[in-house]
Amino acid sequence: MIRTRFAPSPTGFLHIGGLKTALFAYLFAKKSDGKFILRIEDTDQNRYVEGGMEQIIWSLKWAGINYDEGPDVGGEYKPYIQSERREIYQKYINELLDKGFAYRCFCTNERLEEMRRKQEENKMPPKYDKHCLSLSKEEIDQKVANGEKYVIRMKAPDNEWIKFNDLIKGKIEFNTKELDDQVLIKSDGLPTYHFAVVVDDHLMNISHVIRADEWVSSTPKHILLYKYFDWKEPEYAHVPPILAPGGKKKLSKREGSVSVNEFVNLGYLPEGMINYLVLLGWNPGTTEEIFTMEELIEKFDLSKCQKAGAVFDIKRLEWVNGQHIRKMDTMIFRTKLMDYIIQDINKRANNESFIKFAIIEQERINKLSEYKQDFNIIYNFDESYDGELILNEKMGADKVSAELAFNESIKLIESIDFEKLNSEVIKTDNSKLIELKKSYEEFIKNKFLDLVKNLNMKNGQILWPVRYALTGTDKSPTIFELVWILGKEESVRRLNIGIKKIEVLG
RNA sequence: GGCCUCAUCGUCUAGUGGUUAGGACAUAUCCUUCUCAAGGAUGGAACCGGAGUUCGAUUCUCCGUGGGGCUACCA
Repeated sequence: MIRTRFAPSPTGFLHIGGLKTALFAYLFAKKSDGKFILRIEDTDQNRYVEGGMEQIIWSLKWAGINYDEGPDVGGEYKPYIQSERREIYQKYINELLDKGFAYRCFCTNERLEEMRRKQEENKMPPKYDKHCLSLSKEEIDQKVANGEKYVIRMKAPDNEWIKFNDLIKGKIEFNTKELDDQVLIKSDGLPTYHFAVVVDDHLMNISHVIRADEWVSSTPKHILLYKYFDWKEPEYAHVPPILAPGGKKKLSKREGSVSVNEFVNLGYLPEGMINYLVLLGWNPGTTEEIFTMEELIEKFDLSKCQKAGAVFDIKRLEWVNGQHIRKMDTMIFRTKLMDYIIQDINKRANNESFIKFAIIEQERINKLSEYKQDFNIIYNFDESYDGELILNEKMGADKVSAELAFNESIKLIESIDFEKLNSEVIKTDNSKLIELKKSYEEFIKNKFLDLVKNLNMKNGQILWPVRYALTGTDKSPTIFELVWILGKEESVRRLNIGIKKIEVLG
């Protein structure tokens, strides 16, 4: 049974680099019908952030990465929060102490700092000098009895090669002489990452440790621990980081958005986010690029993962997200848009009108937050625009053509049976809404084009002034869409405003 | 500094001991057009450098260079 885990520290919002790592571990497990586990690594009391765990859980759920076991869902290997596993680590550190693979160290911070300072002076690598390794049993017992604080360190062998085969990076080897006598248990009695991760991964039966790239260097320590315990080592796969644009620095807060919830606020969809992230380091071996989570589970493969870090490119994210918006079911999109803009919904955006709005936006925007401009045009119309802009030399639209355009358009719009049109929108099945929209767009379009033709004018002479009067701006959906959604009364009202504006122009 | 590791268009990447080095985003141009998007078409754009192996290296080896990681009683 394949079992992978995501083991974040609850130090705040989930970073998209963390999401990427979680995703890779999730996809790998699910591909082989394995289990994916969430474990919270909160052994550092100093970095504890209130609500950090909830943030992580929320973000994973938003992304659609569902874990089979975890702090809030339980599981047969519980608890899944390391601070609740104190006694377990205590038991296993005693085993190491008994076997002689670990020892107590009573060195003070001052001594350690002094030691490192000297090492640096002499251009020596900073490593613990094993000062406390030579303590006799009596000395140790005496110090413990005196209540002296101590940590427990692992004993690193002198000159042994530790080799492992990383599923992404390939063969990696280290010599143990480079290894420090790593602290396993801190003076507060809690384990360090290195100890807790090995004990928990073993106890939780993790078969594949898929984690961030930064852990490569400490993997030999972990492997050593497995050897000391005589446990079976897991397979390892280290996922490359996401880098900030420009320089080859790791993506960080200074470079813009990094936390999952920021992307949620910007209106990216989980489908788009996941799809973009998986492409940052993995490819299917074909030219396909847009995938659902189900497809990813089927196709994902660690052997097709990139070894190097990938630069974050928001433009590409936007494109991927836009692709998902466009292929989404109209009703699902509408619901998502509605949820996103709930604070903006006003009484003008009634049900039938909002259905139309969502259909129009689905083919125009790349992320939910882009709804705003069109929304304001339609529901928060600003009458105070500059009337001069109705006229447009380039379009051939002058005062005469604009006046003609407005008067004729009003007649045209009044001839349309909007009641029938609107009732059909409500009645129509979601899957056919886009078709319906296209047919009405076509219908209204033909009326306007006929008008232009009959007046013997150019499109721009008539259509530019009308679109401008309808929107008060130079960027908007097409006139046909606007008339469709605004309806008779509002369209005519806006055209009349336009008439007043050009009347006063010289 | 030491150790580990990585390196193909601006970006994400495919690929091979001999290819016109492929795709996507971005960019440019064009089409569509009432504007902005969206959509369609086309173009420009890359094998980090130096040795070696070889008939031939982007590909294999070594050495540089550059990037990243680790070097904590943080994870």
